[in-house]
Amino acid sequence: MTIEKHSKQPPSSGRVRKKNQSLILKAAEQDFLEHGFKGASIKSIAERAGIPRANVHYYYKNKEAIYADILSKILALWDSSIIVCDEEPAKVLGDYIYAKVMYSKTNPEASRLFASEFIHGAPRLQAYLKTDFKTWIDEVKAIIQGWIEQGKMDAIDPLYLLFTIWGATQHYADFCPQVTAAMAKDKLTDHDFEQVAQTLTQIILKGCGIKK
Amino acid sequence: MTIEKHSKQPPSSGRVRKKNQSLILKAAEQDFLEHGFKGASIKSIAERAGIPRANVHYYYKNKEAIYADILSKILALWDSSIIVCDEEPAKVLGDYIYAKVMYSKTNPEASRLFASEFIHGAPRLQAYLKTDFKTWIDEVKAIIQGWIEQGKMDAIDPLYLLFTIWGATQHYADFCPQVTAAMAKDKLTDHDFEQVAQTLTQIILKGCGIKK
DNA sequence: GTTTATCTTGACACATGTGTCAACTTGTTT
DNA sequence: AAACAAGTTGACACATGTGTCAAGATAAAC
Repeated sequence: MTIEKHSKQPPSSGRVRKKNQSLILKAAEQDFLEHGFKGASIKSIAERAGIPRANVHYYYKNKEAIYADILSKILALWDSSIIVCDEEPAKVLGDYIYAKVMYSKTNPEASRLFASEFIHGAPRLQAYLKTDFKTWIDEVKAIIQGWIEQGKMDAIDPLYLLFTIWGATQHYADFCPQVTAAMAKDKLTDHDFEQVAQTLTQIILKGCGIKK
Repeated sequence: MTIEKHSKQPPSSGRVRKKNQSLILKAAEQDFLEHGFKGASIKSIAERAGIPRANVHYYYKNKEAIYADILSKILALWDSSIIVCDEEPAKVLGDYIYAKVMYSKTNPEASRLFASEFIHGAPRLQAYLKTDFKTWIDEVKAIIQGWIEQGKMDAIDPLYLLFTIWGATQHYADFCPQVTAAMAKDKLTDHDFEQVAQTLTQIILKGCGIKK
């Protein structure tokens, strides 16, 4: 996916530009989160951002362009939380789970937007899934497979392990209203998230037969 | 939430009625799944169902009414997969995980619609979350707490355990495009789902210190 | 301080979606 | 087969959303 700017896109410059684009993106993220891609409207985004609709069109050709810009920023962030090898499984997976839980805490909007995209069929992520994502997956699969062959953990399909970690961690961002209802709280505290990370790490490491 | 029918709602009768409502609901579910609540339109639903728009309005007052009907049916199904006590933890949790995985396989649309509702803030589920859901949660929490006190499993917060099971199982329905991309398949087979259930059960039971 | 690029905005033409109604057709009941 | 209930439909009035443009305001560069 390419980041499409308005056709009259200037070479560089911009301070006003930067400020306004940031206003638009923040407003748009909210609108996409509340109403989904199709349900969001430039009208509503402009109102949230506090600028006239025609001005939004000056910076972004259309809704697709705004969405692409937001999505590409989320993908960049997502990719950066990579498993590093050369360490023991307990350390690597523990760190990864911790990072994922903290991502749910710090970037719930990004997590939910990402989830929304998949739920609605991921029409805008096909390219990503077949390139960067697939490469990443294959690398990680090989690392985990290596651990199994070295007897460092039980024979568990690496993909199922990854899906379990993703599902369990993202749940706290994506299903937030359900989680808070179950816990009878308005909002999870920092301490809650630490507990989540610790509990999940415990279940998964022990469940995979990984010794600390 | 109440199921609102058209104001001229007849006492009973209906064969034509049943057939058409079913057509509308099926078409609407697809449209809601693709575009979210706000993004779906009665126009598009009518076209999918192959009937004129005015006819949809004859059966349902508006989009809200259609959505409420669909959601209430999903909630009824959801509630029915309940943990039964008086059994050993390994059996109860194993069965529950299996049921949840099979639900993701058999009713992916329902799972995704439910997820979509939470992601967009669950505006239409507040009542449910505070009543039926909360009651169910508190019962299950007590059962698991009991197991911990009897030394049948490790001391793990029952809620975190439930969230882990939900997140891990629903992931296969909600993030289907991501899962199939990672597995380099078009679609998961029955055998894949059996494997998922088995692996997940293994990880979670062992991870919670539950003996078979 | 004038010029030039950047930004702002109301207004217009068009597209999509909504809810209702009255006239009509089809089922159902007796 | 007559009578009434249920279902069907095109058309209308209205609401919301889109993309573009031309004229004017503001900022940047010289």
